[in-house]
This record gives sequence, C-alpha cells and structure tokens, in this order.
Amino acid sequence: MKILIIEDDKLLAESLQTLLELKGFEVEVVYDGEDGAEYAETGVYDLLIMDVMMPKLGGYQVARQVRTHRVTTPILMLTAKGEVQDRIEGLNAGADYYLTKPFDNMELLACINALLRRQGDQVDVLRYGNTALDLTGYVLSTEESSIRLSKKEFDVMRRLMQYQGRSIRKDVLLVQVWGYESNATENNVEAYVGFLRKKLKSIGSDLRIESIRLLGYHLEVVKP
Amino acid sequence: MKILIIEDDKLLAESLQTLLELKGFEVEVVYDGEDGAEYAETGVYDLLIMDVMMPKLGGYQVARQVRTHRVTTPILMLTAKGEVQDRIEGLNAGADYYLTKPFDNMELLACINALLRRQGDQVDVLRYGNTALDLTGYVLSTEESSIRLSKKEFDVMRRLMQYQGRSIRKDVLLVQVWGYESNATENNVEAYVGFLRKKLKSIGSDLRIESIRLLGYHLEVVKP
DNA sequence: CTGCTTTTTCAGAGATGTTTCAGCCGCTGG
DNA sequence: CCAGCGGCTGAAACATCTCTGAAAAAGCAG
Repeated sequence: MKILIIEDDKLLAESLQTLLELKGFEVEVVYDGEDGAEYAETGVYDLLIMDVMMPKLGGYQVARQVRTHRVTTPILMLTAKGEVQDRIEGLNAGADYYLTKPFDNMELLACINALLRRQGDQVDVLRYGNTALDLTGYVLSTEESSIRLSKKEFDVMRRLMQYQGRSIRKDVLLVQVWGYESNATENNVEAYVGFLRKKLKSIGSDLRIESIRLLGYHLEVVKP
Repeated sequence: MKILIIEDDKLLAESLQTLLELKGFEVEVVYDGEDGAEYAETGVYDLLIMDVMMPKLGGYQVARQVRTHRVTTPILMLTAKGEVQDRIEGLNAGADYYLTKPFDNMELLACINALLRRQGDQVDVLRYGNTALDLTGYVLSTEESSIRLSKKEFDVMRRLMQYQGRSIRKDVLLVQVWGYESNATENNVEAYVGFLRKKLKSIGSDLRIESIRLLGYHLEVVKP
C-alpha cells in the first residue's frame, strides 16, 4: 500500500512518514506541489496526502491537475486553513477528505482507513463474474475449482479486477506492478496476461482479458 | 441519484431534504436508526446521510450494521459531537466522512459531491445524438449495440465529436491525428472517415459524417 | 548445494491496424 | 458536354503490435 505525502514542512512530513511506515504503509515524500503533481500523476499510489499551502503549486491546484489527468487516487487534504470556504474549495478541487491542523494521529489513521476502505482495498476478496480473487492468499477461484497465483500474477490480476470494466493502459499496469524504477518492459505484462488467461481458463472462469491494441487490457465477463 | 437521510430531528431532516431535492437528488427520510439500517441495507441508495444520536439505534451502530451486511454505499455522518474521539469512532464504524454541526450548506454539498464522485459514477464518454464514445476503451456504442475502434479511428472520431456540429478542415484533422511530421496525406483521413461511416452504420447510429467539398467534415445527427 | 518455483528474456508466428494506390464517381466550371 | 478536380472505396502491401513457448536467470527453501 503506497502513500505519497506532499508537504513542505519537513518536520511534519517526517513525523507523518514515521507514523505511516509504522503502520506498514510504503511512504514517499516530496516537498512541493510541482513535484507532488508529477509523482501523483503516475497513478502508482493508493493515497495522496497533501498540504494546501505549499511552494510552487498549492494543494488545490495539485488536486485539480491530478484529477484533470484522470487519476482517481483518493486525496486527503491536510491544512491549517479551517474556514468553511477553504474546505469547500478543497473538496471541489478534487479532494476526498479535508482534515484541519492540528489533528490527532488516531484521527488521521481513521481517515486513511476510511479512504482506503472505500478504495476497495480493505476487502479481502474481489469478485467479478463467477470468479473471486482472495487477496490474502493469492488464490483465484470459481465455484468449481481454484488455483494459486504467484505474487506477480496476483498483482496484475488485482489491478485488472479493480478496474471493473474500464480498461487499463499497459504502461500504467507496468508501473503499478513493477514500479517505475524497474527495467521490465511491456512484454512482461504481456507474458503475465498470458499466464493469467491460461489459469482463468483452467478454473472455468467466465472472465476474459481482452486486449486493446495500443492501449492495454480490459477485463470482461463473457456471457455463456 | 438517491439519497437516504436518517435523522430524528424533523426540522433538520426536512431542511436537508428540501436542499437536496432542489439540487436534483431523489431523497427519502427516516426518523430512527432501526428503520435507517433496514432501508439502507437494501443497497438502493447512492449515499446515506445519518445523525449519530438517534432513538433506538445510534449512527455508529447503523453504520457498522450496514457495513456488516456488505453494503458499500458511502456514509456521511452528521453530528453535534465534535470531539476527536467521536470522529474516530464514526470513521472506524464505517463512515466515509464526518461533518460537525452546525455546518454550512455549501460545505455539505461539496462533501456530497466528493463522495459521489468517488463512487465511480462518472464515466469518461463523449455523447452526441444516440451515440457514445468511450474515451477509456476505444468503444463506440448506441443503445442497441457497440463496436470497437482502432486507435486511429478513435482519434478521428473523438475530434469529430468534440467539434459538436461545427465543421473541421481536413488538413486540421490530419495534423491533429497524424501530427506535423507525418507523411500521411489527406487520403488517409478520407480512408478513416470511410471506416467510421461503416462502423457508425453498423451500430445503428444516427450520426452522419457529412463531407463539405474543399473544406472538410461535419458531424450531424440525422432525424429519423 | 540442489531442486523447485517464479520471473525475465527472446525470437518467431500470428493477428491486426495502417498506408498506399488505382479506379470510380460525381460535381463544377468553362 | 466534357475535362478536371476532389472525394470515396476496395484490395493489396506493409508495418506494428501482441502472443507464445521455450529457455535462461533469479529466488528460495530444505
């Protein structure tokens, strides 16, 4: 579970980082809005936490920009500005929650959980069609049978299922699963899609991974 | 868009109802937690707004119960209890947002929008006539059927639809889709317009790509 | 170290999208 | 009425992308 913190107050940023890492999140920190927007737009994070007042690009602008680029990662806005007007502006800019400083650590964690829960990550099975993916054990199953997935197979499958009908670009999938420092190529994605198609068929799933040339993939329930 | 309000203060409930109906939502109101939980569990609502302190069953219990029954409708908690402890408890019980009374109407609406936005109800489509172009999946569809487009077909179609009735010059289209450096000719555009006309007809679209001599094209809805 | 699983790499086959081109059609203007 | 231009279309050639199977490499547990 990856979280990006965009916060210019280094002290606060660090304490947040420590807190979240303690809770088992993978955390990255950047110190201004411009970097923030750039990182956030990769779409590899599960949550963005950002300050409103920052150098170069304010939180509202970052949120707007990120949303304009069709990135749907939940945004938690964190700020000293507590006026109603500010809260409204933040929410309308694309934030999902507005928390006023000073805030309690436990409250922050509760918010994060609420946001991630909604993201559908907190559930322990994803279902689509006649098929279920057990998030705790890397097992893919239908009524009639089930099969183990390797970690990478699982990662790819999870993303595909999370998109429920919409299509995913191959390069996005690549960066989400392999990270962007990796030297894996899109052919790796193709290989894993191949593995998954085989396994889906072997358990009699009604799911089909359609490919869309020059775009990516699309998980589909095929009517019998 | 259906909203359920669970609130025992009839005055407040009514003013909320009026406000939301004015904004075009379909609103139902119940006055205690027991009814609230029962209604909410049907899962037909797009959003639940509930008070914390209520007769029979408190807001936290309602939230917990609803979530236990695997209903994922977003919950907005509305309450006079503003203590950190309360907010944490609310969020942990399954709420998605915690708003403290008294609140501003505009802020409430901003929250509601944020929650519904996340609900994934916003899809990326361009519409014109009876026809929709799915921007994420290169799919062109009408009520009765749909068909996949290739990337270039999609690019051309998107431009045509974006111009909504105004006409586009062929050379502009050429540059927009193939880029400056390309050695494609206007005949390429013509070829793709041909492909698109075929596909539009095949799905029973009421859109027609008219050509305008020496100028370019023009997307038109043709009345039956 | 050994044997097993997972992940990566690679190259050829196959599928699909794109471009090209020639011929046809119809409009336009002399 | 006819020549000429712009626009349309189908077929073929071409260019790319995607898939696949096999093999190499990397991890991992015993």
